[in-house]
Amino acid sequence: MDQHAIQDDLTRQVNCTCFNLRKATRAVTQYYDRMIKPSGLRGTQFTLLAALSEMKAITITHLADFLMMDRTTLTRNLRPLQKQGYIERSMGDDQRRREIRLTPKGVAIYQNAKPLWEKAQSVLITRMGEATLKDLLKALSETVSAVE
Amino acid sequence: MDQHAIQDDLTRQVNCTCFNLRKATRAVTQYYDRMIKPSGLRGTQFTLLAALSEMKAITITHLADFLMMDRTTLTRNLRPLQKQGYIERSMGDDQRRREIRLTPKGVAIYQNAKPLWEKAQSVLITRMGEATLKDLLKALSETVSAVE
DNA sequence: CCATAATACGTGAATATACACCTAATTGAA
DNA sequence: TTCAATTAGGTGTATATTCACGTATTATGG
Repeated sequence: MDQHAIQDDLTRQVNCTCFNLRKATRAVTQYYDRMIKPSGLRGTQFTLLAALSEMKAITITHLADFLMMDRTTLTRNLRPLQKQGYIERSMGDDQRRREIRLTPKGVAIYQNAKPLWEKAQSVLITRMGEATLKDLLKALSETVSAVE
Repeated sequence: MDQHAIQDDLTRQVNCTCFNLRKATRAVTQYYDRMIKPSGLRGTQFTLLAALSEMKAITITHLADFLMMDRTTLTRNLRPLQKQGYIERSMGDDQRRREIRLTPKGVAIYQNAKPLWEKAQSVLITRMGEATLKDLLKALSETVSAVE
């Protein structure tokens, strides 16, 4: 390959949707994790507790659908939360279903972490601007639609 | 909490930058992985080979800086590539440095996978539109700046 | 020259992700 | 009613990610 072809490769690679998304996600995840760390939670764990706090009880499959997450990923992400006693599982009427809900301890830590998440979110919005956030969410939504 | 507060929580949570970024990254990563799978590579592995194909030899730390990736993450991501014989490592002049470069086998699989990546990229751009891609990359860039 | 700081890198431990495959319970059609 | 298809869920295996910590090498100031 000559230099022009190499340069073309580099340019295209730098614009790779997957690479850029992963890069941004790494940076933003680290930011949220730092901000929420005093609560003892990860950003991803906060997301799960927040979702569960909006619902009485829900099955793994339904929660995975709601969060657009692979079911088996969710199963494993719930493990640390169960180990810490933040959630509990029980059989549903249908013996195939496992219902998940927050424990009082889980509600407490969620309430404890919420201000930290609020702060993380508001600081980020201040820094990037509301317009950019709006653009980002719109672009992300359209991107997800494009790969489905 | 009353119903209004719950609704507020849900609305804010749904707009969480971290959650939405992670969600989109999951979807896009799965898409690229599906498209590139015939080559035997993951999308992330293709990215590493592509970066290495642009350079003669590079240290772990420098490559991690270039890709804006944690150094220890990169160390571990390089392992499967080395196990497959796609890259090789050698001591630099400075005995602390380990230099990484593509092997001929690595060049070959990269060339083999490149059309698959090109296809994945072009199909995605067709579906989402060039304007949306441009918006996405701009928003991602501004977001990364905001958390640094 | 030598002690110390800085640099380069690896490992342990934990979470995050997902595909392929398996089991158990329920449903539904012959 | 019975048995095959569907549904709900877990496990094995592999990669991806990062923080805290440790080791080895080089650079540097006194």
